Amino acid sequence: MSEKELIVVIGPTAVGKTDYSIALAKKYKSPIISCDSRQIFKEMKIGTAPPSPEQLAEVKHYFIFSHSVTDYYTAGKYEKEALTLIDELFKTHDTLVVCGGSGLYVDALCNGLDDFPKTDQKIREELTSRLKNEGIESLRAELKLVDPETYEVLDLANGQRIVRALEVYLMTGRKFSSFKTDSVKKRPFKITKRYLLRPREELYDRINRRVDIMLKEGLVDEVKSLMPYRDMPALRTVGYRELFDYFDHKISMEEAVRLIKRNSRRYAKRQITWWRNETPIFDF
RNA sequence: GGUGUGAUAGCUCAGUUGGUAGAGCAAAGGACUGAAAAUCCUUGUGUCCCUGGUUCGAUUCCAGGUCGCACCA
Repeated sequence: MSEKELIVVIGPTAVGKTDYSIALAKKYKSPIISCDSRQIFKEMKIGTAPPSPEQLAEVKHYFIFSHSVTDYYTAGKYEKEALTLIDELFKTHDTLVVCGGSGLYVDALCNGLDDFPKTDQKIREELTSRLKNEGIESLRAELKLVDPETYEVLDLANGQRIVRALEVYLMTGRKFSSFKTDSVKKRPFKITKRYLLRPREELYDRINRRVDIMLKEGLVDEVKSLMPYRDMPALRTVGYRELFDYFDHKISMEEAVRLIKRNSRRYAKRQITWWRNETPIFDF
């Protein structure tokens, strides 16, 4: 029996992962398992730069348009669902292609998350409103009291992290730190990463041009249709929030477009930081 | 051609009564365990147009040059 291999294509937004993955999938007669926290939503078809209808017809894709923005999707759910799918697909394939843009999701799939409890939306909402009303210092003090270990290592300027740590404690009565193991879960298949990268200037140019294309394809209408769901985590996304601000008359269309381009560039930069220890492939 | 005005960070500009300079925007680096396209932290990047002069010291003052802009011919 030959060893099963998962080829994980990673790289910043607009680098060209989609085209590369499709070529790879054809070569190995594999479907594509998407690992992207936003292309997963069926209501977001333009602003997330998913594969085109033609590409979707060419190669079977999983986790593209498979969930709804009305759901609270998470990295933990993805790890579980993707592993189940992969186990099933390896029964008929030796090589599978993953196309990943979300660093945390890629890590969840490849290395596994520790067994933290999944989020309780009610507790999260309470903590988030406390953060807003009482200020970060109040939550910080509480964390120091209930979980000094986490308090020592956490980024205490990051409200979202403090909320999460407290949320875990409130849900389980156990410290956030007690769930962390730093261990990597062993997967029953070989994992090979392909980190696609381009010179910064070229990448930024592709990002800027792609935003213009999205606008021509009807991004503004798409965002307008999603106004009812704007408070869902799925819609806290580059390309959508800026246009919500435009619809609120907070900024002009020109400014919204400028910010979408800038924020996409910054997103790409964060992805590059996430993968900075990977070996990049420039020639692909 | 003449007169005036400008030339400082990638861009737009401020400033230095002479002691090698700082805002905004853009950008760079980093963190990351169920919100992750999220969230958070750090950083000023410079032949102050060129060449002389004055001066202990010139990006700043003076002269000439170059380029831009405006007006007059």
